[in-house]
Amino acid sequence: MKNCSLGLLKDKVISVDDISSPISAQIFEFFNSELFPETLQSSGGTSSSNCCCEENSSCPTTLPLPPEINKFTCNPETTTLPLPSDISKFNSNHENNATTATTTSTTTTASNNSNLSIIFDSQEEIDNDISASIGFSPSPPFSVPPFFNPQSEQFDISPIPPQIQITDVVVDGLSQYPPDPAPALVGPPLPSVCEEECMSSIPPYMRLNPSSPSCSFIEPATMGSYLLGNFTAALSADSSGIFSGGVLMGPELQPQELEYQGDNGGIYCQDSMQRVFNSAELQALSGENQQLVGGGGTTTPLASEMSSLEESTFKVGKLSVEQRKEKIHRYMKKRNERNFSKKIKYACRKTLADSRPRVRGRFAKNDDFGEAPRASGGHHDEDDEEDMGMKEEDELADSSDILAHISGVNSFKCTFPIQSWI
DNA sequence: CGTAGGACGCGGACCACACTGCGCA
DNA sequence: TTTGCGCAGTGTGGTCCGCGTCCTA
Repeated sequence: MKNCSLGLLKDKVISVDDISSPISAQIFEFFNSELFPETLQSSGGTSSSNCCCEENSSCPTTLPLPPEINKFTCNPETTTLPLPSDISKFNSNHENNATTATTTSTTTTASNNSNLSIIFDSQEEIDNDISASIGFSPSPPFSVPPFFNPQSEQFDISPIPPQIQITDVVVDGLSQYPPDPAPALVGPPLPSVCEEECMSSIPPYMRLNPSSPSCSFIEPATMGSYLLGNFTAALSADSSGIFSGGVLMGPELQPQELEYQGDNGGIYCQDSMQRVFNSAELQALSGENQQLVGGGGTTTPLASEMSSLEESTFKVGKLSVEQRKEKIHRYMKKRNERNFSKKIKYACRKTLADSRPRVRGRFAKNDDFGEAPRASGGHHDEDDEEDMGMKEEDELADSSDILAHISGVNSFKCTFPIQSWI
C-alpha cells in the first residue's frame, strides 16, 4: 500500500494534455467558412496579414507568416463549404468534414477540393513547425492510435479553461486586457506557435480575445465586413473585445456563462447585429458600451435590451436564437467535457481499474468473481435441483458472463486482495 | 421525391473499490 | 503540534444502450 501511495505521488499525473491540437486550426477553417462566409468573401483580399495577428497586439506582427497559414486562415475558396444544418450532426461527423464538405456541396469544385487538401496538409506542416519550434514531439509519450488522427480530433481544445481568457475581457473591459502572455515565449519568432497557442486554447471561432496577440481572427478590418458603417470606425484597434460577450451580452451574464458568450460572440452576434442593427445604432451602442465598461461594467438598460433583443428578436436561419443558443451551448458543453487527451490523474487507480474484474464492462465485486467458479462448478447441480426462478437463472447467467467476460490474466489477479500484489 | 427501415457511430451511464482529503479527537 | 481515525467523495476502464444520422430500397 505504501508503495502504491508513493507511486501515486511519484507518477501522479501522466499528462498527455500537451498534445498539440492541430485540428483546432481546421476547426477554425471549418467554422470560419461555415459560420462566417460573408467574412471570408469580403476579407479574402486582405487575408494576408490580418487574419492571425492583430496590428496592435504584442504578437510580433513582423513575423513572416507562413503562406500556409494565410491560405489556411482566410482562404476564400472554402466559403463554398455548406452551412451546418445541425451542430450535432457536424459534431458526430466531424471526422469527415473535409470529404463531407466536398461531397455535399453542390458548388464545390475540384479546385476547392484541392484547396481543402492544401489547407489540411498545410496544417500538418504547421504542426510540424510547432513541434520543431518548441521541441515538442507531435507524438505523445505513448503512441497515438492511428484513428486518433487530427481530423478525428477536430474539436480538441487544450485544458486551458476558456473562462479564464474570456473572463479577462469581461473584467477588464473593452479596451483593457491583461498583459500579454506572449512574452513567455522567448526566442526566435514562432509564428506557428502563435497559431497553435491560439488554436489550442480556445476554439478558433470563439477565440476573440485580442489580448492574445495572434488570436484576433476578427480584427477591425475584418469586422468591417460584419459591422456596417461607422461601427467599425468606432472600434479601436483592440475593440474586437466587444464580441467577447462582456459587452454585447451585457454583464448580467456571469462567468459560468462566459464560455457561451464566446459562442455568442462568434456565432450569433455578428450575424445578428449585421442583420438587425444599422450603423447608427451600432455606433451608438458602441459608445454606450464603452462608457458602460469604463464605468465598472454594471448593467445598463441598453445592455439588457441587447440581451433581450438577441434572445427574442433575432432569427438565424430556421432556428431562433434561443434554439440556436441551446443547440450550440449543448454542443460546446459536450465538446468541452470531451476528453480527447485523457489525463490519468492517478496511475495507481488505473492499475487497479485495469486489474479489476468486470462483468459486461462494469466493475464487479471481487467476491462475485471469486465465487463464480464455484457457482459454475459443484454448486451448479444443487442450483439445478432447486426450482430456480428467473432471477437465479439470471444470476447464473451472470456468473457465466463473469467467466465469459474475464478480460485476461490481470482480472484473475483480483481474486486476491489487491494489497497482496501491489 | 418522400418514406421506412437497417446500419453505423457517438457519448453517457454503469459498476466496485482503493485512494484522497478533510475534519475531529 | 503531531498522530490516528472516520467518513464522504473521487477516479479508474470496458461494455451496453439510447439516440441521432446516414444510406439504401
